[in-house]
Amino acid sequence: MSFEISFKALSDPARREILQLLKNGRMSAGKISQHFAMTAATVSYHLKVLKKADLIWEEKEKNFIYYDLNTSILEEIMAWFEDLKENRTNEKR
Amino acid sequence: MSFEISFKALSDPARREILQLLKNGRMSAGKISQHFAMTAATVSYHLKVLKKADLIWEEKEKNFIYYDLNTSILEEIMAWFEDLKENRTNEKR
DNA sequence: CTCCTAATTAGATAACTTTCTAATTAGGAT
DNA sequence: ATCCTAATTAGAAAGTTATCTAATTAGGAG
Repeated sequence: MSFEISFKALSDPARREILQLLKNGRMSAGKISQHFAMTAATVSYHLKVLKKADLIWEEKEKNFIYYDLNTSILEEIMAWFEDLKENRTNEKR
Repeated sequence: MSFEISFKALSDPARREILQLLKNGRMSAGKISQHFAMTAATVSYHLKVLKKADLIWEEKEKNFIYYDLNTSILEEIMAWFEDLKENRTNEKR
């Protein structure tokens, strides 16, 4: 896992919106595509970036590809924020 | 506050390192610069991006400019992650 | 085996980002 | 007033990213 790749992946609004779409369960690439004005090719590119960042994973089924959130990476990123905040909270010890 | 601008600001490793430097208190632009191989002008550019994202704020004092973390924005960003993770935890309700 | 549908990959282009050097601003000290 | 130090801004070059259209891959159905 690389913070560099994860944060870069999170920096695009379309990719964050994809993560939001997956909050309530897996969704096929085509269904995800329908939520956006951009082409399926562009959505596919964003899915690849999210996959490389381990923020999502895919399951192939028939000729569909389903994507789903990988919550364990979210935990690691949150820990980074916690650390930044915590040291600050203990400021006046 | 805009998630767009905050996440973009967080996507650069130098900028995340600046935030880490500020964990234990404010620091002048020059002192921050010393921690990096890049020029002061480049560091100044990164500070501007972080400031625009409200992740840091500045205090002018004599002819120094001190930067410090703005933890309230960190809270808001963490809430975004919490939301993403939470709906997933309740999956089997 | 041919056709359809789902999705990706390739290649090009435009837009945005990072970095540098050089110039500028501004406060304080002599 | 002049000079020094701290820091920023301007402008240019190089690198990276997002997007499109067109082509390709691959599974399933007839």
